[in-house]
Amino acid sequence: MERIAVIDFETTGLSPNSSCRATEIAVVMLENGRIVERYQSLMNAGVRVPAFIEQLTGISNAMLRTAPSAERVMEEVNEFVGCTPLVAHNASFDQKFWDFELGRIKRTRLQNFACSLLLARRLMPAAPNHKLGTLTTFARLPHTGQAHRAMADAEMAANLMAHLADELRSKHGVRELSHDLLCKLQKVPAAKVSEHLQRYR
DNA sequence: TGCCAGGCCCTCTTTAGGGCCTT
Repeated sequence: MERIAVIDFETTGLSPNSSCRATEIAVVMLENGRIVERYQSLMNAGVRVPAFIEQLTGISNAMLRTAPSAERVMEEVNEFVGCTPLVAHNASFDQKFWDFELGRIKRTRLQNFACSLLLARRLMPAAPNHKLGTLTTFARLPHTGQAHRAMADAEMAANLMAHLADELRSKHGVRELSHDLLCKLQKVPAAKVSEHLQRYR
């Protein structure tokens, strides 16, 4: 599969607006199942981190006071990602924040997002649930650090993505794996996944 | 004042409701 960028945001809430913004971003570049490059930064968007979120992520208001501005970080990470296809766990969440934070620096996303949550629901139906941590344990993938920090979660999602790619090759006989295939597969009804994948054998 | 995410996915469904998943 071509190089893909696996992304994870920490934020102050669930949906971006004037008081709900990103606090940290991490991106890892995955090539042939291996992480080959990393970008990670806290980002100061000038909003207050609620106590609940400080507790959840460990990212405090004090930490963000000395962090680079959200604008500067987004310029850097947008340069780092370029037009590399994107992946995230529950991508609809990260896509909202990626598009919102990019929009604030007058940039537009050029590539699609694939979603490891939607793919795992189709390819790992026996998992107890499809939370990132549960899937990591279920598939016996390495622990990557403190959950709910951007780099640990991005690495977990990248390891999961590599595992899903292995499953597609070994269990479904897919020969040519591409980001485009993943984007199509994540929309196929679960019951029709095997039938859909026959065209890629 | 009152609002307070939203797309996916299952089912006791489709003229709907509610759990899952992300912070």
